[in-house]
Amino acid sequence: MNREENTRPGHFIRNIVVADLESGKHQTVLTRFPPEPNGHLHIGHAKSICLNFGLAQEFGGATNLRFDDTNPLKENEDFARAIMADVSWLGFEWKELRHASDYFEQLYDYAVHLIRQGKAYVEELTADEIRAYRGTLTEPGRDSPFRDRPSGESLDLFARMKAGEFEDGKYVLRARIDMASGNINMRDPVIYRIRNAAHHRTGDAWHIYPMYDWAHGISDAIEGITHSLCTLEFEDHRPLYEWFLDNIPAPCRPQQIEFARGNLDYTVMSKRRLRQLVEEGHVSGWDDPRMPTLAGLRRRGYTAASIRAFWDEMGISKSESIISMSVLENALRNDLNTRAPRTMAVLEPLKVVLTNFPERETEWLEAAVHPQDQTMGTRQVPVTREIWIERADFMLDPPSKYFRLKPGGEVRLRNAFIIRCTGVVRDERGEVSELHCEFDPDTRSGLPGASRKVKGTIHWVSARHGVRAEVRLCDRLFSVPNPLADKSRDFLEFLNPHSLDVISDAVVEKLVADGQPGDFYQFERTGYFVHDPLDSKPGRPVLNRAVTLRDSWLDREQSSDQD
RNA sequence: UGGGACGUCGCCAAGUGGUAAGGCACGGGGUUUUGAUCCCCGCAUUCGCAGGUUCGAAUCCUGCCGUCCCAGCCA
Repeated sequence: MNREENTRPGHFIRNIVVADLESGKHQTVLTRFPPEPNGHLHIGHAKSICLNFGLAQEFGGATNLRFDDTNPLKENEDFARAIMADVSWLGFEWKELRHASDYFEQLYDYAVHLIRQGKAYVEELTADEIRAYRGTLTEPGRDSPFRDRPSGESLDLFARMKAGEFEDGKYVLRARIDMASGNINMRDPVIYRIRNAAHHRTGDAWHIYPMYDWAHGISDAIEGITHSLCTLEFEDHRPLYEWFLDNIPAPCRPQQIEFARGNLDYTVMSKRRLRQLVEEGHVSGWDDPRMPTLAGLRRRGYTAASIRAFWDEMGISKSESIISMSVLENALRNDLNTRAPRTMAVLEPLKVVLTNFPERETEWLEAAVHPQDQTMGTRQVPVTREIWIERADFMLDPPSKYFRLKPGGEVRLRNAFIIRCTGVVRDERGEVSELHCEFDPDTRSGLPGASRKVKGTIHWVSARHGVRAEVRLCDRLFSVPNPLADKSRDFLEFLNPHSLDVISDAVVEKLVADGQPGDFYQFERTGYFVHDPLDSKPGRPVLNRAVTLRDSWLDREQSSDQD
């Protein structure tokens, strides 16, 4: 049952877009998602993706995917490919695939224009000297001795920088703005630097590369972006963004609008930290299920729809937020609950012999694929004399509130019948190794006797038919004890070590009839709970856990379009 | 008196002068062959604080307080 969808209030960016459309400032909406291909996308990026693509979609507009590839030292094609795959997986289609590097020529020409206007100059102070001249947060900067270099001279030097005549760091091109500005970004920012390095797309064609501030706004203008959405830390750059567009013959005037990033509690979300986890081998890769990357979340069983719904529900604002993980988990449960085909599974098996069930016989029972959605049909579930149940669904000496199986007690086998425990077999060490139970044939699903109530209902699997599959159980994302530890220098020491132990291969018994490789499963569990080490409230059902099938199956899942 | 932003329930978040939406979390009750789902009910006399304007303020004014961002030839 979905609640009314159209009661969702707007956010300030949507309001701006609506106003621009109504006033006639724009006839359409064109946004862009501009990642730097220097790592994989994570759940935080998904917020930006959902905003940019979602907003354009809502108003019949479009979104470009643009790689901000202005720093050849950090970027590569593999990352670009991974990013494209992630955006597609999330369920969005870009109108055009662009690269800042597509505009290197135009960017260069605009820089020449700036120099001609006397609004840019070639600097030959060293990086350290530039820093010293820049002043501090509270003291104004001082003019560089090269600030008044004649434009002809700068033009010549700039051309030679481009031609590759100089080593890295020798010169830099600076915009000539205001060394006394309270906004440090306006103190003659560097817009080109020399980098004698091969670029993953332009090869060795260039020896100079534009800085972000120069490339970004102009790229927006070239593409005709109407609304350039970015995160809060770029607020200080907006005056610069506007200054650049004011001082070149820009084809149009995109508007930069900032919104707050979305953080998740206990979650490491900086690209730099995530790269460190990968490079130092703390995880198996960017798609390790403990990673908050889209690839990692996908492997944990998160659906694209749930991630979209999550950000949709969170909204857009300018206040820095740290969102409870429970909201993300709820979005997943919500999505899975409505459409996941149900199956039964046992992680830690305990054998049960149904002593009054015929040897060798197999009885096929009909079970609904989904308890609420009849249109999903039914499946056939085999029962035999020997079955597996979850070890935790039996207790020798349970507390009073225990609903499941105990000596002499009754419990319902889901989709089957009620059984009573008549005997407990122990091994040499005294541990329970097998249970003897009698089933009540009158309580089979569908028969009148089925209405008899017992407190618990548990999962089970026919020992003869069950499919043994490797499963990776991952308790939670790599986590840190407090939201800010992400920023700590020693954040590795704070990583929750428990998550390292939990990811282990376990055995799952799964019904053949249920096995649809590539499907998402809600592993139904009755009364089986896993304690979450960081969750103060034990007893939460396992539904929101990552239970993914072995890698080969998972791969098929990744290429499916069911999102 | 460096500049820029933000502060509405435990976590998000609407609200833009007319008397505090919604989601998550939490608590209580009902249905239930998943202790799930689903369904009811409850959950901010109050909007960082203090003054002021007004018939009326979370919304306007003034002053405080708190938090975040900026001194890359990163993005």
